[in-house]
Amino acid sequence: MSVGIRHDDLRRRNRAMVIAAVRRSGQPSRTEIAATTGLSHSTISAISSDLIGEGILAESKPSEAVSLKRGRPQVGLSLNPEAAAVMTVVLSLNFLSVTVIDYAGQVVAEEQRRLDTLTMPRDALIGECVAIVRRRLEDPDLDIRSIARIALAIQGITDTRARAMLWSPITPHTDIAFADILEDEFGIPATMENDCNMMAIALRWRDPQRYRDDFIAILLSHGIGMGLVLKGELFTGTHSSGGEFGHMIHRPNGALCRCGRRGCVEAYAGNYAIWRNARQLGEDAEPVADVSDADMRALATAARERDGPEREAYRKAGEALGYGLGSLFALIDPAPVAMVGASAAAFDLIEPALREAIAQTAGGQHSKSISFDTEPNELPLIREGCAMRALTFVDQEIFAPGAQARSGLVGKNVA
Amino acid sequence: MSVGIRHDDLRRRNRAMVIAAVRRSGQPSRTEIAATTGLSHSTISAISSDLIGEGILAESKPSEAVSLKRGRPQVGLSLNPEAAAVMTVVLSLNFLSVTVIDYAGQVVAEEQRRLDTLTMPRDALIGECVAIVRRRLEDPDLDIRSIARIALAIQGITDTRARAMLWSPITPHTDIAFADILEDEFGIPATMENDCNMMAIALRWRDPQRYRDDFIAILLSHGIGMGLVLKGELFTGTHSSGGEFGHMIHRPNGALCRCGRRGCVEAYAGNYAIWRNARQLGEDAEPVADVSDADMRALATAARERDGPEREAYRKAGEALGYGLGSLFALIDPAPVAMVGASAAAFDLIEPALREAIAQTAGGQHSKSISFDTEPNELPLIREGCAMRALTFVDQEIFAPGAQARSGLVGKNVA
DNA sequence: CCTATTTTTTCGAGCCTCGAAAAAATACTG
DNA sequence: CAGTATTTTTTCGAGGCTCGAAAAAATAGG
Repeated sequence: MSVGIRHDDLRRRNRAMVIAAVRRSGQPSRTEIAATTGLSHSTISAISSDLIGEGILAESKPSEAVSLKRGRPQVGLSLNPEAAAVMTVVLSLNFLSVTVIDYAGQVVAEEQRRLDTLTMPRDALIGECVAIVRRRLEDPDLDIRSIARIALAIQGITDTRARAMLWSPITPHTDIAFADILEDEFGIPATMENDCNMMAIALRWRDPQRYRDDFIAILLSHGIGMGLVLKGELFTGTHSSGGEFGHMIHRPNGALCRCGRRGCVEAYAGNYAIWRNARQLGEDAEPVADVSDADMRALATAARERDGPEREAYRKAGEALGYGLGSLFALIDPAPVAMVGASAAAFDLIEPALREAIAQTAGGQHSKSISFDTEPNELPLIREGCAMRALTFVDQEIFAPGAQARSGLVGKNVA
Repeated sequence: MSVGIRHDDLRRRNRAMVIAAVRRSGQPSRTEIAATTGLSHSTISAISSDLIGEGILAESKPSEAVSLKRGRPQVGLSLNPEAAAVMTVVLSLNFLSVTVIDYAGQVVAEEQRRLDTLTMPRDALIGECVAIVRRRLEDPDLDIRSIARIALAIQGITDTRARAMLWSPITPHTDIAFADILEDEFGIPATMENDCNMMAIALRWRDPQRYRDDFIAILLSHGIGMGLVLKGELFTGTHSSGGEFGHMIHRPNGALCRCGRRGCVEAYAGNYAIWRNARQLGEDAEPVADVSDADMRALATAARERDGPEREAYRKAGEALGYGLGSLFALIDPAPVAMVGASAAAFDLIEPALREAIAQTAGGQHSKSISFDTEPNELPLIREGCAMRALTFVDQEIFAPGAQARSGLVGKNVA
């Protein structure tokens, strides 16, 4: 149900807005914040004075470039790095990675670890995650008072409430409530996010010009994942993390997918599918558990050298991705696409067939204008996304607290 | 950019909330409104007193059922029918329909007209629309002071700003800015909406229990359209009205679609496609311009009687819809579906293959629990949706006016 | 008629934002 | 180097809004 706006919500929201403005712009002056938020100078002055007093913001020296102007120089506001810290935990195939980030977004500690996620028992997997977090928390070098929030990311499906992993390709176990487990263990609020959603968030922070209101991040890896931002908001499914682009149907009753079904986009474009086609094993061949990056690089090299099954395999991948994107674009209209992950390095092999396929679809009306970026390294992106997600939680829920839970459909209405 | 909340926004929003509460609930008392909005009794009292004074709301007799209780009886608040009026204009194949609706949502006048939309010149089509609106506005019987808003709906693609029809199957002409044309002609704010989106809005008003936050309305007609509500909000494309479900790709390089491309869902499930398959004309046969409802009924009858090409045609339609829905559900998670339009009357022929297909997809994991409603008559639904859309515009922009244009991403943030 | 109960209104207090004016801090000018 | 112009930031009073508490209103039951 819709919920009214109470008087005390006002300050809370405007506080959050000021913090957000500082996080976005680096070192905005009070005047700049007033301009971007539309609030009066007096209000910004009062709020920022509060925030500085609470140790959330700090004044920094005016930027030299501006000091050429006449008049009282602007005073930059910046985030106080010591105001809080957050932790990111990224769990991917055979790899666990943790970072500690200060309030200004700088990495202050990290730890990484190889594990055999595919064969580990459930308890061991959970235990490793808890242990690595504990080691970081107990690190005496860490002068950060306390971690305010933990953001986990994992490949696979998470629930809408960001509490649990429901299913993941990196482990046979399902329904692990990582967020609850870490919260119970350490008493620190935690969320469990989908890796591709974090990629999308990171892209937006990295390049807000390009990745503004509507864009798509596609992970080309062993499987195919997607993070989608529409109208400035992360798009998630209604029950789960959503956006299972890799399991849209490319060809009914087509190639065997890792998910057990047939004809999914992933069954043509995932690493195992490219591998299977390049080795001419047939579309019914059981997907292999993992293909090493080196093997994939060799495949790409072979495909670039001669017109053989390798090249055809990449062509098929491009076709599947193109038709999938075409169907997606039919629903949401075209948007910039970032191709992330090891196979993005082979995007030159994928792109021609992809563009040809997309041009055959309703969404591909302006296929020439659709642009693709590539970013072969997904892990840093996922980490950054987790960090920003955790930090904005702190911004909103800890430093601008209030009846957050009440925020229903304020201002939203279907008709 | 994010925008702060100013002090005067507060009252405006809470006013809008009270009006919305009354529109939803029929005759809520002040106490009920206070409960649903979370605002204090004093605030609700002050706001409703204003609204009554302005003639927007009116007090109505307390409902008898409640008067058995002790204590001061509740006074119901209702919308004052004379506060304003709106007009709906629905343009469909060979048919133009206009209604006038009072502020409480009751139809007070209507007019309908057959036209040959497929062959009419551009100017004639626009002229007919302007003329029918003018006749209604000049009707001396109409004691409504003035029409506050016009909502148009048309089959096809409209732009995101709801100003123009970009493309429609009912006419060869494109890019007609109906909203601007009517605004210029009559000085009344107008919007141009997609018909399926209006269906979705109407379903939500008709049955808020069932069609609450996430659901899908699919128009089974000559073409295939979709209206999608996600997280309580109408989903629209980023550039156009969006949700071109009918042009998701079912089979790459498959049957010829009315849009000129190949393999779209519509090329299997639209009336012309069912007709083409039932007549065994082949998938490359040029789509016919129109199939009469009588012909479609005959086809359905034949399909129910014997296992022939007619039954197979419906089976193929079901398969295409099932795989399409499956791909859609992969992106957004399953949701209730309403099948609307003449062919919804033949949904018994479509459903088995649809369910079988959807079960093959990632989105169909819980395919048994996905439920379908059918509603053969789309026109009343589209009209209702237009009416509610226009009325809520009046609620928000005329009766709770303010710096509406400023509302940026208030409270929204990607991370 | 009086009391209990429930709804609605009234009233003062407390915040919040705003605009205008003042204060602060710098560059330019002669 | 003092005075002036310019720009940023703070201060201060005014006006508005919501809230809680108390009062008023309206009814049923005894």
